[in-house]
Amino acid sequence: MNTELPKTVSEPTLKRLPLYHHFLKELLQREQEAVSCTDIGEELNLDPTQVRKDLEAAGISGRPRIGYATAAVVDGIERFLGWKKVSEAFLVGAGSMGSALLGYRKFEECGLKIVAAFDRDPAKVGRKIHGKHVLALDKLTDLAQRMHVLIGIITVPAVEAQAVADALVAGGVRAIWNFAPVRLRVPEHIIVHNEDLYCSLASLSQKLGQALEANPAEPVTARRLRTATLS
Amino acid sequence: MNTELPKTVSEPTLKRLPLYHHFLKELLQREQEAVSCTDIGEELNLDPTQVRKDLEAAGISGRPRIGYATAAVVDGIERFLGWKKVSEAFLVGAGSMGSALLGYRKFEECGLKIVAAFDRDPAKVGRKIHGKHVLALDKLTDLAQRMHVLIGIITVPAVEAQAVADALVAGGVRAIWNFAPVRLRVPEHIIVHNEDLYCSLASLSQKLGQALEANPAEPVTARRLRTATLS
DNA sequence: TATGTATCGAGAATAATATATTGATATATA
DNA sequence: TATATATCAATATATTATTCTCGATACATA
Ligand SMILES: NC(=O)c1ccc[n+]([C@@H]2O[C@H](COP(=O)([O-])OP(=O)(O)OC[C@H]3O[C@@H](n4cnc5c(N)ncnc54)[C@H](O)[C@@H]3O)[C@@H](O)[C@H]2O)c1
Ligand SMILES: NC(=O)c1ccc[n+]([C@@H]2O[C@H](COP(=O)([O-])OP(=O)(O)OC[C@H]3O[C@@H](n4cnc5c(N)ncnc54)[C@H](O)[C@@H]3O)[C@@H](O)[C@H]2O)c1
Repeated sequence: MNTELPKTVSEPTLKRLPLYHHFLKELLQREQEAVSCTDIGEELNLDPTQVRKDLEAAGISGRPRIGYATAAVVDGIERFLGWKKVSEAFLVGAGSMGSALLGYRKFEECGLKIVAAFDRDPAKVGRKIHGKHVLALDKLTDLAQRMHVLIGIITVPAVEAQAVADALVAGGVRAIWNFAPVRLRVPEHIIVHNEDLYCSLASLSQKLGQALEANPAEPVTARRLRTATLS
Repeated sequence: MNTELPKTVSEPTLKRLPLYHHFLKELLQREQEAVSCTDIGEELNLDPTQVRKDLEAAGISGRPRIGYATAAVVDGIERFLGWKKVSEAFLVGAGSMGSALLGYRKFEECGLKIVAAFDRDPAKVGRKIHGKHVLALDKLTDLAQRMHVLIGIITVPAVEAQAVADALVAGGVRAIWNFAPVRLRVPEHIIVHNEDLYCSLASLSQKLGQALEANPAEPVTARRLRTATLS
């Protein structure tokens, strides 16, 4: 197994790795100990070579004629993606989106533990949502510093997002997961991921529009199945 | 203005267009009637040529030395992305994620109108969430057919997602926006977009891990600002 | 033991995407 | 009117991502 990991891995690869992980966990439960790129590719509708390249990028190698050891791949992906060591996160904005995220278990499997929420609304402060305390906004920066929290999740209205980002950065947060439809301005070294749900919707509706134009009333009779492609 | 639109537009382009749209709407409010690719590129931290190419792909053209007419670009993007004609959608799974989406106004600006929600839980059926009726699951297929609803949004637990997708397809839905962490199997002609929040998280944590390894205690003093890059 | 085959691994070829270059054009200004 | 300049448009190049090719390897089977 190659322990020399390449410095940078492409974004598409990074987004496919969790997919492999998810599928392989299933296989593990079925006690399938080995798996080939072909298997994975067929399940996820991807080129086998692509799968192999992605695994290689994550520093995982297999054996000819055998394939990969399922458990080793699962382990390797988790290690590569940093899911082994749990990172603590603060969530700011305990509204409807924020509450949904607070209750989502899968994040913990991926090494993300939301330890507290913050909100400006006094009615929410002091309450618990999905077992997590909602704290007053003015404690954010100080607590982040003292607890060495490295990840901030922003689920406040768009106009508030920049101020929240500033507070998070002041608290020493190193990565921000932003759900507000705004481009944040942050120092160079801060990692920001924008989760623009409406941008994602954009491509859906554009494609739907085109499909409808090409074929306004597709019959429901076409029944050939395939696995849906990547987002 | 070029009315001959190219058949296919790249996914990255499709995801950048809403960003331009968002920025240009702001400019419109400030009554800035013209804008250059350079301006847009600076705001969003993108190459001006890239911006021009994207606008060209959407069938929008400008004038040398002047730039683009702000209103025309906004209009062009909306038309190209199919935001002008509103599409009706059903949401299935009125849990925490589903409720958040039901209450999100921005989707309507993008031509997506969620007209009803469906849930299996009798305690939820009959109630209203964010002004939208929650209906019984067994009405889904039939209603979708009769109302000619073309978009389905899936926010049920992973194990239920495939069954829901089948029901939506049977109801004549043409596009599915899937929030469950599963690859759906659907007929060829159905458009599926997977919104894998945890895959997105994966790349965030991987990058954070790398950044920490490279520089475990980055000083908070580095203050050079930049606009955050794309998701 | 010899042969066949499924698979990985490495590298080449292709395709997609992003960036750079150059020329054309419309406006401002001398 | 002539010149300078900012900008779009079209083309060319560079970069990145995906797919293909082929040789090496390990197991299965005759
Ligand atoms: N609801 C969705 O489906 C959805 C989808 C995509 C993106 N978003 C984005 O997520 C963000 C939140 O959306 P939502 O629907 O949860 O809104 P919401 O109104 O339900 O919640 C916002 C919460 O943030 C709190 N808040 C406001 N200003 C704050 C501040 N300065 N500091 C701390 N807390 C503050 C409010 O008290 C409220 O609890 C918005 O930017 C929205 O655009 C929402
Ligand atoms: N909560 C999050 O932050 C989050 C984030 C990303 C993805 N997701 C995914 O979204 C989905 C929903 O998550 P959630 O947190 O809202 O869960 P939830 O349990 O809050 O909601 C699920 C809802 O679906 C309903 N339901 C279950 N089976 C159904 C069926 N067959 N037909 C119709 N309704 C059915 C339930 O009654 C419930 O109301 C899950 O697949 C989850 O993985 C959630």
